[in-house]
Amino acid sequence: MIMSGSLPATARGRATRKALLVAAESVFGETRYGAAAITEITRRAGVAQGTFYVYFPNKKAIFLELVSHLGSELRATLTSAVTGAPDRLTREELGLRAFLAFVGDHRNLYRIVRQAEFIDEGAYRAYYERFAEGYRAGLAEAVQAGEVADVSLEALSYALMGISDFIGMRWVLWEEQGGVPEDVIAAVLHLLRHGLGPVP
Amino acid sequence: MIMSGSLPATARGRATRKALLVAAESVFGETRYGAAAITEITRRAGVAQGTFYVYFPNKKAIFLELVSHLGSELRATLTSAVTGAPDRLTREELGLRAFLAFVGDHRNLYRIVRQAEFIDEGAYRAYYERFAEGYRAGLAEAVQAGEVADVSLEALSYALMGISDFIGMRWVLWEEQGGVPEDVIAAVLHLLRHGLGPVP
Amino acid sequence: MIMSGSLPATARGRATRKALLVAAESVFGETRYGAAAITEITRRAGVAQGTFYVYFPNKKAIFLELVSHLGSELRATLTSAVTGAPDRLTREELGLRAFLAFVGDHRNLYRIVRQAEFIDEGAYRAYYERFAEGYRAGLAEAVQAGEVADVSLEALSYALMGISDFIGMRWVLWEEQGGVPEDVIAAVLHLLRHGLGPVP
Amino acid sequence: MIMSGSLPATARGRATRKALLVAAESVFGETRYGAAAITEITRRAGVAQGTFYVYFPNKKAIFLELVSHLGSELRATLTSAVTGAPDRLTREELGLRAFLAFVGDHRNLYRIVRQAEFIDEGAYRAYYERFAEGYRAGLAEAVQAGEVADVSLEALSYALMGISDFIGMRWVLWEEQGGVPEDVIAAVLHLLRHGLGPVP
DNA sequence: CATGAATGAGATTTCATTCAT
DNA sequence: AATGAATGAAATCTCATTCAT
Repeated sequence: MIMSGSLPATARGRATRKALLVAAESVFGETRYGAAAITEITRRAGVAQGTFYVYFPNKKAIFLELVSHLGSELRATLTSAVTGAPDRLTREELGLRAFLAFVGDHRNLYRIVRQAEFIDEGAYRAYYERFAEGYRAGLAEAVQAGEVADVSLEALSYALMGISDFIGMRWVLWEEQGGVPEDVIAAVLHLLRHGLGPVP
Repeated sequence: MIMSGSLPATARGRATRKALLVAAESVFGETRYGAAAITEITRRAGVAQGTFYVYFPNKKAIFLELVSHLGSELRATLTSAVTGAPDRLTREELGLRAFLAFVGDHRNLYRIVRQAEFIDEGAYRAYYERFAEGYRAGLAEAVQAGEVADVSLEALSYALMGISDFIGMRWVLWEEQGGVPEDVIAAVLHLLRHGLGPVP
Repeated sequence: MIMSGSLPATARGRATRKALLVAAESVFGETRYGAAAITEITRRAGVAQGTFYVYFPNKKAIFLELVSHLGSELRATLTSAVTGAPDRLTREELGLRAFLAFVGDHRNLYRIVRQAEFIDEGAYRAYYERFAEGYRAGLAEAVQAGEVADVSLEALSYALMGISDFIGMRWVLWEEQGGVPEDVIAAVLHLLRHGLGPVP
Repeated sequence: MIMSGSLPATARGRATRKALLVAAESVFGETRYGAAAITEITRRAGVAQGTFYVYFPNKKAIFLELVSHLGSELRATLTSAVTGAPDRLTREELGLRAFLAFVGDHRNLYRIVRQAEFIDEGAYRAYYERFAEGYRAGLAEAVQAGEVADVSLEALSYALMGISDFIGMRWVLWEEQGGVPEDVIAAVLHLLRHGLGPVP
C-alpha cells in the first residue's frame, strides 16, 4: 500500500530503490521537506535524476514511505526490548532506554516525523496512534495485574509518549555527545513510580 | 529585537503590520513553511504583495516573529494562570488547563512552532528552553518546600512539558469539538501525584 | 470568462498581456502545442519567463484564449463582409473571399484551431458550431426568400464550411504566393449555383 | 518505404509489430502527439518498453506509418465502393457513404491525420493530395462525358473533399450514435446536383 | 505608505531513447 | 526477440524579492 507501482523485478532494481530510501532519510533529516531536493537524494544514491521516478511517483511518496518505515522499525525495536520484562516499571525503563537508543541511531527521526504533519496529516497521526495502541494494550494488562491505576489509559499513553519524546529531543537530539545522563533516566522513573512527590 | 525594521510611525502602518501578522499566523498554520506563499499572506491581510516588504525584510523574519510572539503570549498566560496556587499539584493542574485552553484558542501553535526547527534551530530550542527555565524555577521552589523529590529538575521539566504537549496534541488539536475530557485531566494528575501505580 | 484572473490594472500590464497573446499566435502557428515553449512566447514578447504566469495560469489558458479570440475576429470579419449583399449567392461569394483574405492575414489560423481538438474538445467544437449557427440563420432567411432549397440547413452549413476550409487550406495555406486564382473561386461558385452539373 | 526497418522474420515478431501499430492507433487517437507516450503504446500492446525500439526507430516513425496506412486503407475502400457506378452523382453518393462508414470504423482517423501537419508537413499534404488526384481523374472522365462542368477540377476536388470531411466530423465524429441521418445525405446530394438553389 | 508589474532562479516532473542482460 | 533499468535533456510552473510609480 505504501508501494508506488510494483516492486522492482530485478535485484538491481531493488538495490536502487533501497539506495534511494536510504539517501532520502538523510536528506529529509537535514533539510525541511520543501527545501529537500530530489536531485540531492539521487546524488547521494548515486543514480541519475530520472531514476527517482522509476521507483517513486513523487517526493511525497518517498517521504511517506520513509515515515511509515521508520515507525515500523521503531515499534519492532520497542516491542522486542520490553518483551519478558517482569513488571510495568521495568517495561517502562526498558522501553525508554530502547527508544533513546533508537533515536541516537536515527537522529533524523524527529525531523522527519514532525514534518509529516504538513505532508499528510493522516500519516502523521497514524504514526502516533499506532504507538498509542501498543501502549494502551500493555497498560491494560498492567491494570488487570493491579500494577497500574484504573484511569484513562488513552491519556496515560499519550502522557508517557510525550515524556519519552521530549526527553529524547532534549538529551539525544540536542546534545551532540553520546548518552543520556543516568540522573535524567532516574528522574523519569521516579515520576513514573511516585509521581511528582518525594519518596513516601 | 526579533522585530524587523522599526515599528510603523503611523496608526495606519501599525494596523497593516498587525494584519500581516494575523494573516501569517493562519497561513503558516495551514501550510508548511515552504508552501506558505507571501501572496497568500498579503491576500488575507487585504494588501498588495509589495506591501509585505514595507514591514518585513523577508519570509523568515515574519515567521520567526510569529514564533517568538506566540511563545511570549503563552508564557504570560501560564504565569498568570498559576500565580497564587497553594501547592505544586494545584500549579500543575492550573498550568495544564491554561495550556490546553491556549492551544484551543491558537490551534496553529503546534504547526508553527514545530516547523521552526528547520527555519531557525536556535529559535526553536529557545522556545522550549524558556519554558523549561520557568518550570525549573518553580520546581526548585517546590523542592525547597519539600513538595517535590530532589531529582534532575531539568529532566522533570522536559517530562512535564512533553506530557502537556502530547495531551494538547491528542485532545485539542486532533479533536474537532470543544473540551478535553475530565478523565484525561484526572489521569494526568494521577500520574503527577502517584506515578503510574495505583493509589497507595 | 476566457480571462485568467482579472484584467491587468495598469496600461503597462495590459500592453504586456497583449504582447504575450500576439507572440503566442505566432508560436502556436509554427510549432505544435506540445513543442511550443512558453519561453519562446515570452522571448518574442520581450518579457521574462515568469511574467507569463502573471497573466495566464498555464499554456492551455493562453492557447484557448487565442482560439476563441481568432474565432470572434473571423466571425466579425465575415459578418461585416456579407452585410448588404443582395442575394444568397452574392453573400456566399463575399463570404468566401473575406474568409480567404482573413486566412491570408492569419496564416496560423488552421494550425491553431485544428490543434484545439486535443487541448479542449469543447472549445474546438464551439469554434465551428458558432460559425454553423450564423450560417444556418442566413440560409433560413434565404429559404424564406425562395433562394435556397428546403433541405437540412445544418447539413448545408457544414458542407459550405467544409468547402471554404479546404479551399483555404489548399490555396492559401499551401501556396506561398498571394492570391487564390479566380478560376478556383469560379469553380466553387459554379458548384453553389448549379451543383456539379454543367450549366443547364 | 515509410516502413522503418524491415518486416520481422518470425510470425511472433510480426504479431508484436502489428500489436504495436494497433495500440498506436488508439493512443494517437486519444492523445495529442506530444502527450502520447510510448510507454502507453507498449502497455496497450502488452510488451515491454524496450520492445518498441526493436520494431520502430522512434515515435515519429510509427506515427507516420500509421498516417500512411490509414490513407491507403481509406483510398482502397473508396475505390472499391464507387467502382461500377453508372454516373457521377451515383459515384459521389457511394463515395460519401463509404467514407462516412470508414470514419465510423476508424474514429481516430481525423485526430491522427490532422496532427500530421505538425509532425511532417509533407506526409500531411501527401495524404490529401493523393485523394485529390483520384478525384480529379474521376472528374476529368465525367467532364469528357459531359456530366460535369468544365471548371477547375482541382478546385472541385478540394471542395468535395471539404464537404465529406466536415459532414463526417459533424455527424460521425461528434455524434455518439450510429448513422448519419438520411436528410443530411440528401442535402449534400442536392447541393451536388442543383447547387444551392431550389430544384429548377 | 502602498501598489502591482516584473523578474529569474530553481524545483519537480516527463519521457524518448539507450543498453546490458 | 524481449526485457526493464537507467539516463538526462527539457519543459512547466512557483514564488520570494525588487523596483518604478
